[in-house]
Amino acid sequence: MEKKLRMTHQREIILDELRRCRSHPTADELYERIKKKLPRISLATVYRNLEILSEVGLITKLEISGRQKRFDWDVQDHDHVYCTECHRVDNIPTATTTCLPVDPDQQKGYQITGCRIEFYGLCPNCQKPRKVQKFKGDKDMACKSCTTGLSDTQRQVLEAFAKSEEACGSKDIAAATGMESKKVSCQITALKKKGFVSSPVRCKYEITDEGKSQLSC
Amino acid sequence: MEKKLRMTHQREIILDELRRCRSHPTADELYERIKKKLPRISLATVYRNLEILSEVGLITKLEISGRQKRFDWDVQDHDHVYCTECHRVDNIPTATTTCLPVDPDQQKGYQITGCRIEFYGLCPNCQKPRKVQKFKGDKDMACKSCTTGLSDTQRQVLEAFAKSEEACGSKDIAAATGMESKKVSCQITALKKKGFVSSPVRCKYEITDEGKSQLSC
DNA sequence: CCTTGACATGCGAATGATTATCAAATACAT
DNA sequence: ATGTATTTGATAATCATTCGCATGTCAAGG
Repeated sequence: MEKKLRMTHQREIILDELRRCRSHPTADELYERIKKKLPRISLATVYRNLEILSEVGLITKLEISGRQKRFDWDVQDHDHVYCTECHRVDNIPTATTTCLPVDPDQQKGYQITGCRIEFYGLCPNCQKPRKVQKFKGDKDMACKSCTTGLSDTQRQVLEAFAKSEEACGSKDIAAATGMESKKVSCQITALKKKGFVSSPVRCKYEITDEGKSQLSC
Repeated sequence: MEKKLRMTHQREIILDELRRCRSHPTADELYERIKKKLPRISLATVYRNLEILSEVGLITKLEISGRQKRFDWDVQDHDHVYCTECHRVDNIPTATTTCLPVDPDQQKGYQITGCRIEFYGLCPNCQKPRKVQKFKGDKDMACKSCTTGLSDTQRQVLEAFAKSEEACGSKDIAAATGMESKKVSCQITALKKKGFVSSPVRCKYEITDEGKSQLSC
């Protein structure tokens, strides 16, 4: 008793237009592009079809953190990063592709059908220090991160490294700062990239001179 | 130049009410409960304060997959499962707590500040077969899952196991079905719990007789 | 104890994203 | 070509959330 789908012109264009996007457009971004080819198309049609196409598995619907839905032509399994500032979304290759299975006895009775992993942070554009500006024009919470290029969390992690005599792992830092080890490891990666920590041994890190100089300002 | 917060009566009640919730209420669920104590409170006040409290880290804002925001008194790092049917949210202990750090050179320039892991599936209540009903009262897509208690994906995985001569791992099944290994491992866990597959060796699974009988109906 | 200014509140209206409704148009099997 | 189930476009409706603003409250200083 399957309801059969018809390949209408608009459905075809919608699918086609999404597929030629390298980004992850929202319904209305897509609508704007499609209007150029089909000026009479309705926004509702775009929504409807994106929904249908994702239901039948021709595209993927991304429901990222309470924001506008986005759509992805790529139905392969992959994870995403999004910018907390401008809400741009990108693909991100995860180091460990295998999922973290949950202890079966601990699933609270849920019949789990999937899992979503998403990273967040600042995209290249939004990292550019733009003076006193935080989220949505908040009064004047002067943010240290703007002056040093370090987020508060990163500073915290870096300070923990500074206190340590020898190279240590993310768990040690997590213990020292009271932060979640999940966040810590993300921060370390970022700090490493900026050259503020280095890794003398696999999985052990220490602060660099450059990192120390960051802390002194 | 910090903006100083006042602990007003309503803010106190809101915090208190959330803390005595073992669930993860939405703003308006909380509003309903709070109205009993403060009948004159405004919904906007609830929203405002939940936002502020989460900004200063006294509570956590959960932005789960495109739905209504939920709030959590527990600021410790932990992951969640949500029901795709009724949208209930629960805590879930993840087996591997360490995050999957991303290859630094592959971060696309993002300065990553965190990561969110969420599982989804059917909660105990929504697993009860309730005749022909899928999401949002969809016409009549008769769903096999209702008759057997297996989702289509689970059936697919189980069928792959049935075809295999010997015990195999989730990657083998992923390859055989073309599914994402992430999903496969979740399904296996569920199937194992139901007794349709068993694990003769760690990380290897095989179909049980009970599983075989499921496939024949 | 009265005034001031910074926060906060309550109300209703506004917004933004998404869905629902429904008559008219269209695709597709026959 | 024809019948009919599916789709469309236009518009209204919904839902969660936020905004504007007049009013209220608090803490500190005179």
